[in-house]
Amino acid sequence: MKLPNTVGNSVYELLKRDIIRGRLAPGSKLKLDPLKAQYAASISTLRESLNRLGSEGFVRAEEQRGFFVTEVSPDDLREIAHLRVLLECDALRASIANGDTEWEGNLVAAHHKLQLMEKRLLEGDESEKELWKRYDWEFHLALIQACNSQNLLGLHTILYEKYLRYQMLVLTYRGQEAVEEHREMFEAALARDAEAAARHLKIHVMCGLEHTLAAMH
Amino acid sequence: MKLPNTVGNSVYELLKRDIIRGRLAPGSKLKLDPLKAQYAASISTLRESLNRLGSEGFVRAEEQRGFFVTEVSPDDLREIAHLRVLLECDALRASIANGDTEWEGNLVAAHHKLQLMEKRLLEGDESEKELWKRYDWEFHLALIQACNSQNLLGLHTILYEKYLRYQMLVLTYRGQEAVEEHREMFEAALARDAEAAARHLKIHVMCGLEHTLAAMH
DNA sequence: AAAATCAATAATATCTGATATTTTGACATT
DNA sequence: AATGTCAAAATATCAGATATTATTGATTTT
Repeated sequence: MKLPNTVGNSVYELLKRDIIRGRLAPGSKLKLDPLKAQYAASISTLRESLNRLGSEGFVRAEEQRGFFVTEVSPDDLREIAHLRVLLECDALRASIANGDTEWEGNLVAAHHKLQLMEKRLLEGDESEKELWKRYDWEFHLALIQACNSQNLLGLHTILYEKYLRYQMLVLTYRGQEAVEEHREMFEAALARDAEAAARHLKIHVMCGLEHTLAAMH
Repeated sequence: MKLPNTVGNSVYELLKRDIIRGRLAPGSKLKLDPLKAQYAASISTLRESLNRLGSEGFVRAEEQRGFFVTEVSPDDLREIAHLRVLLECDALRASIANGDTEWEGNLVAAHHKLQLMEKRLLEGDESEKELWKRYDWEFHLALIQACNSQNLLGLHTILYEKYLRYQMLVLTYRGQEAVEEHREMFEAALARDAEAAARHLKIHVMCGLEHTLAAMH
């Protein structure tokens, strides 16, 4: 969880963050000289980070033509949502099967924080959307944390981030519905009802997908 | 399908190949100076490739301590096999639902080539194991090619390669059983029986897993 | 002898600057 | 409008320099 000690790591994190937040627009060219100034790193270091992001699909590297922010499209979003459901439901089932008291504790805490934040958002306080997204992530992560597969958690993280980028791009969110989906997942998970939890998770992601697709017009 | 035009790409391909084939042993240190000589590339270019491989999980990058070939373990192999089943079965179902005549044609061709090669292997001609593995890959790819998700195909490729590394490390394979599993998948796919095809695929991967785990002793 | 200390060595992370090659964009020609 | 030409811009790659961090081996301490 602590990465940005080295210059390369922090440039990587910053670039990824700027892509996800939409500060670097989909499709835009990532010219090395300007980036060098923007991110205060040498070309070599920048290229290392861009190569990492290329492997993960946030950046597209085109032979001899440099780097571009990966484009967005409704189809790509559908693919990502579908994969997220596939992986996250599987991880959720495993997590519910394996989770111990520690897992339950973290889950209760994560849901509590998220739910408090959602209450404030519904009351109109949009000042902390950044924090809200972090709590959303921590809740979803807490749900699947006990799945016992580093490989699965790693893939899921990237999919979550890609999905998140689309949400950030349309800048609109769903409010009450999503709050209740979170609660239903939470309760089903605590009750160790894996099928119900997975069902609610699927609904949660799919409704988010429709909402985002609609906002993309 | 044609990548190694630039030095960086071909170093990346070579390194990955050497890791998968076990020529670079799991856990071994990837010192930059020796690599520089071995792969005839500058340190900057090498580091770019190593960063890509790090993102994909073939290499582990440790802060301030350089790069290492990712370790292997039975648990890691189990995770990878499980994920491969999850993704490849999903892709197979979608592919069977979407596949057109073109898809069928490629599938028939791929299975034919694989099956010819397997016959020769069973007769004791082990001279072309390299080619056999390519045909195996092309067959599995042909099965899921029509799944209509670049994201899914991309993730699957990496999982297949990781799984392959374990098979190469134990250097022993299954023969007749695997041949029949391939045939059953093939026939079910052509008959558009998605459930049967997925079932056989799952068996295929899981039996391969047990076989490899046993050989790891 | 085991553990701790510390200097010498090795290796990494990073940056700068140089070169060859390729792409891009402007301009001219057809 | 399509094509061809050419200079400017950008990328890919490399070598070499520096600062920082790790590793190793010798020396001292317990």
